[in-house]
Amino acid sequence: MKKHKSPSKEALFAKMRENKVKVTSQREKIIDCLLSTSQPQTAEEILAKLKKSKAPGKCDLVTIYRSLHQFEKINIVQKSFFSENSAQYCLNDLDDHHHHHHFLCKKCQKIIEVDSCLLDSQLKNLEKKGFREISHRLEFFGICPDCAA
Amino acid sequence: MKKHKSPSKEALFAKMRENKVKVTSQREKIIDCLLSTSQPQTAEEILAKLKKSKAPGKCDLVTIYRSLHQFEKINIVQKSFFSENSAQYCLNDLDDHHHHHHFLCKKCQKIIEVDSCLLDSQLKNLEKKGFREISHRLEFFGICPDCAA
DNA sequence: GTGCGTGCAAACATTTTGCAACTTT
DNA sequence: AAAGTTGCAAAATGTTTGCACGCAC
Repeated sequence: MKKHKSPSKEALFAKMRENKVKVTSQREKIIDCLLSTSQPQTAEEILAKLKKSKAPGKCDLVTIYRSLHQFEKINIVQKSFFSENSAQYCLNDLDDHHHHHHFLCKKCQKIIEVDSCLLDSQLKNLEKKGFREISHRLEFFGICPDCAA
Repeated sequence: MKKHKSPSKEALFAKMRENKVKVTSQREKIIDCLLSTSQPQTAEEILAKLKKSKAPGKCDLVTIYRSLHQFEKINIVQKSFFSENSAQYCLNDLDDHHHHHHFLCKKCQKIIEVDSCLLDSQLKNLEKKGFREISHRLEFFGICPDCAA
């Protein structure tokens, strides 16, 4: 399992400013929320957390969608599609651009990061066959070690 | 690249009856539609094709959703999530239960089947770590050999 | 001050549900 | 006849857009 090192808030802000994405109080709170867990979260979940926080301030669901979309464009968040109905978002490592993959436990619903380096050989294989600019989406489902025990 | 052998209509009907899923004229047409191409299709696309066919009969979009859902439950179709907004469906091989993976070309939008056996080592790895009943979803994006040439 | 960001309301798209009538087995 | 399926209308869900106001740079 890969240990996912959370980027620092300052590094994230720097990347935002670099890309002319403004740092607002709402966006800071969204980022806090993303930093607070390694679990990918839906826009609704983020909203719920913000509302429960000490200083909720004002933040609309729409703002969350728009911010996440911006964050995704500048590559600081990753969108995934575990729950079939709604997209989930989590922070990307800033340094290595390898996005990570997840494992969703059917029992405890926990989401666990998975080291995906074994896919590299498959990607090389596709390259050899003439495919180019390959990206991918990989998600696992099943029962996690804790629940299996 | 794996050659995907289409199951026969009769085999599909048999599996449906086996599972108490009734064979109706609407469902036969939906299956014809799925058989007509190896490309995963959305419910809307299937509806459009049905309406254009020689003997359109009557079939509502709702019926297509419901049928696909049934088909998915008895494992004769596979749901995928290439287009971020809507699910796409395609027939499964009936014999080997290995579902297949796809590659979506960013240029020509063609969807190509990909042999996924290289993932097996990763799955074994997860098994070793205590994960159980693992299933997965894997999709590739990029430029296909034809377009790259 | 400019341009990007925000909240609100409303639109949109996809998928699901309730129900009475109808078909397959 | 029983069980499952259909069409229609309506609802639910997740996400996007338009617009006037507001804030970061």
